[in-house]
Amino acid sequence: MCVVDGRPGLRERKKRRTHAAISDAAITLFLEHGFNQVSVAQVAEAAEVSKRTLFAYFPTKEDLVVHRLADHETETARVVRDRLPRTAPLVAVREHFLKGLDDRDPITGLNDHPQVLRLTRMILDTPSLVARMEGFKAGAERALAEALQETAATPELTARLAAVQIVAVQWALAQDNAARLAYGEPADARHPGAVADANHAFTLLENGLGDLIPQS
Amino acid sequence: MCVVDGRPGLRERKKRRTHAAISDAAITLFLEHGFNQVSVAQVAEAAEVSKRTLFAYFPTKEDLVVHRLADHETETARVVRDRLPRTAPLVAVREHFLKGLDDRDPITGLNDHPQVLRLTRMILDTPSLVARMEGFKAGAERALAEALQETAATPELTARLAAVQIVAVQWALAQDNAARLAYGEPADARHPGAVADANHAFTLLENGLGDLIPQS
DNA sequence: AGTAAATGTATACCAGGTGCAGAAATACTC
DNA sequence: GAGTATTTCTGCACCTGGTATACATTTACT
Repeated sequence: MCVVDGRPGLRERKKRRTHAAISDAAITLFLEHGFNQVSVAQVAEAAEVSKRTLFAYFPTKEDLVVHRLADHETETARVVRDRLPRTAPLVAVREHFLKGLDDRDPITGLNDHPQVLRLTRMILDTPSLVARMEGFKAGAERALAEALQETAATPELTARLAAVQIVAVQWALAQDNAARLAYGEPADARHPGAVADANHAFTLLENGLGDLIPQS
Repeated sequence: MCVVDGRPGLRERKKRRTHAAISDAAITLFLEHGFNQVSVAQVAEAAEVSKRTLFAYFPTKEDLVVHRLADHETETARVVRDRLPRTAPLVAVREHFLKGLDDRDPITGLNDHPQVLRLTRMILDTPSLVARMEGFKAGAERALAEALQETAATPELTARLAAVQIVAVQWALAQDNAARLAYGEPADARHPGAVADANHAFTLLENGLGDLIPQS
């Protein structure tokens, strides 16, 4: 057939539609009945696709859920790479996280749209999905370590140490917010506290734990 | 039968023996052929036990390997709880880690006994086992956060933030050591570097990442 | 010795995931 | 516009981790 610019291509478009159809069917069923209560066969049937085809698009059942978060794996690393000149990496990361809070970015745990809320709860209640999230965390650590090493002239070990600390802290903040929202607190009510906590956390990251001096 | 002090009990002893027999058979087979190349049925057969019994002792295949590391999950938390009076938690943890290096404690990644080395390599090469290790990490974070909150009069969020940073750093140090030893470096040769790296890491933890100021 | 409770076994079963051979759809060529 | 090569999809059989059930065996207690 005559095609002016063959960018999309029928095959490619169909692939994307199938991908979306499977993912949507999966999310719908999982949210309705729970991740472990729905089999991949049921998802395949709902998406009008064979089981074999489903696994051609998503290598594991968990990927049906977590593939949407794959982009975030390298997000912090990108923030460090794309930061303004003469800006400390940690400052760039802090500002990006605060902006995420303002935008109610789901990755900060501060989005209380019912769909997001239910999805978050489902993930947190499903061990195999939590494990996958931990995997993303590890990926984010690696990516950030590389970015720090390349753009901030940081020795390898120092870059790795800084990366694991930064990622761990962001994760902890997000989990705390998500837990509070899952408990029923509205995002707007939580926002000031989330900002204060984030600032506290990043200041701790900057100044270290040395101030925590005990008596006993 | 006449038993003076029924502490062990025949049943208990037999249980322990079976537990050990299964675990040993599993490790032996896994080290020889690889984790994914050996089925639980083969392990059960080698241990002269039914598959059902195996799963009565170990809830998942991965537990056959990682159950030995379960104790370490709360190790850092214990160190903080049992620290000497008027000692900062971080100082206690640092000294404990350095002692672990001196003792070639496998958890520091600085043990190069062939068995340990092969086991480490196998775990790192098996995604499902790595995922379980990440799970232990999360458990260690929770336990340490509790210990910090209870014994160091630290607010909840601060305790959690400090815990995730400390655990993440220890983990990174151990992984770095393990990687170098897996690459062929002897533990004794690595020891001075490991000590220096650990001190650098804990100092970073104490003083924060604020010194890492970029120019660009 | 005899009985209750715990433990082990055999069998069948479910679900996630893969290999394979062939059918169907798409892209390319004349 | 027909014909062919290449992907892609499908159905099927199969393997493995893990569980349910029902029954046999062993240990502990009196």
